[in-house]
Amino acid sequence: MTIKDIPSQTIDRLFTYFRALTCLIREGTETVSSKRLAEICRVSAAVVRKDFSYFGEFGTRGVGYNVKDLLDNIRRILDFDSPTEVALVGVGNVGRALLQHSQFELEGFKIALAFDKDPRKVGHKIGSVTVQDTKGMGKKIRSRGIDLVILAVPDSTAPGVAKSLAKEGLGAILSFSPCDLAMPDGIKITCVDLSMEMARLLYHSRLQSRLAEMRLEG
Amino acid sequence: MTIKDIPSQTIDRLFTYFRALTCLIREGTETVSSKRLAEICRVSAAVVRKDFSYFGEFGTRGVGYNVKDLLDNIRRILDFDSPTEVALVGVGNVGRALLQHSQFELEGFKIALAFDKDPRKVGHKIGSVTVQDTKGMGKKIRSRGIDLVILAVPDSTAPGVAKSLAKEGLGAILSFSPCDLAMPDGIKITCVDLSMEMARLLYHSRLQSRLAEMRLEG
DNA sequence: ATGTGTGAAGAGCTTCACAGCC
DNA sequence: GGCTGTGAAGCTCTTCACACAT
Repeated sequence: MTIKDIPSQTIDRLFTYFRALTCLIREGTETVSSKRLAEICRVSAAVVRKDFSYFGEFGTRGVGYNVKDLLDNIRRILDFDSPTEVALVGVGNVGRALLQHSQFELEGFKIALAFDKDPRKVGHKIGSVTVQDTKGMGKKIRSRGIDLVILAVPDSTAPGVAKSLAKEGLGAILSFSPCDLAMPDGIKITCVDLSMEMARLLYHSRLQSRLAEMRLEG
Repeated sequence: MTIKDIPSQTIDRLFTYFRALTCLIREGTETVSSKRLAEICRVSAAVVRKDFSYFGEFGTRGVGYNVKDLLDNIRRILDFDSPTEVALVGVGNVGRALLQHSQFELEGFKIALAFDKDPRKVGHKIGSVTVQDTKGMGKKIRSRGIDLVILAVPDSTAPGVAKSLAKEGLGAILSFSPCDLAMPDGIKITCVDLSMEMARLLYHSRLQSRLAEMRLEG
């Protein structure tokens, strides 16, 4: 049994469980069943149990899972211990909101560097970070040991910035620009696109209503 | 061949293609191959062709797809024509950034109503919308014919608000609070959780590096 | 020569259903 | 009684590989 035998969707769900468990801890819940955890994460109970079974026996039959122990196990599996520093490129509306979003630190992330090419923004302090010019950005990011950049620049400049960061050997980009970010191997990228998520949601919601109506009628 | 025979992942990807095609249009590209579109969307070329094949023959052998025609076809399949109004609940850092994010309108969405329970925020105009009190919120949302709410309230209050919106018969919620949003049937919900996305990205990026090293060594 | 369209094969994931344990 | 852990079955999705069109 190696990492290759574990469904990649199982890995992705571990992060969802992780998040749900931190919420349960905050609520003071000590024990959780696969059924309850499944409800919160919107998957089936069988999926929850199967997912954990790839890594060991974390529960107690007849009882459920101890929230704290389960969280520790997932943290270990995902190697998600230490606070992680990230960099932000682009200090517009989105970038500014992220800098002021203090919750990141609770969740193990800190925006340690912020860059913008607009001279009027350079030098300003937002949250606890001072905006720097994009010149020499790659070097500064690397020398601080940062692996992940949040890209919040206008759509038109995103591909260029992403490609130059990729050349610098950066590991990962979380982008708010969904366009044309074909990337070389060796760099992972995820696009956050709220409009697209809303469009998907509405499609599925409307489909569900339509199916429900059909069931009532015929 | 009914809607039920089409992989749900195909449907989800149509939205990704849609977005990529709008970017290609803006760049002035007239023709695109499955290979190129696949690169942009980070899937395989076979997946792209297979996805379209469920709905018809949109391309020209030896040439590729006409960007505009393909976009029109996808728009029709997804029934994604008219501008859509949505409501925002919670005008904190995130909510304010969304209200100022003018790009939504380019992408077919408009935040038509905004609510907050903080009296100091009620009455203020942000972007083109005036913040209202949350009292009577459900009624106002329904009477405007809105199906989707963006939920940007503190984690602790999110479950309560979500449940009350569900009772009002709302169709869908896009939430920035990932916690304990077990929902009744009939309402669709998607959680946007940037910390979790970053954690996933870093995991996959580091795994990839480790695998690359192993290949070099052995 | 180039790139789409597609049945068939293959891979991967989820559900089932029940044994095992508290 | 209640809930976990898990092989086997079943299903869904992706990849393959090549016919077909320009």
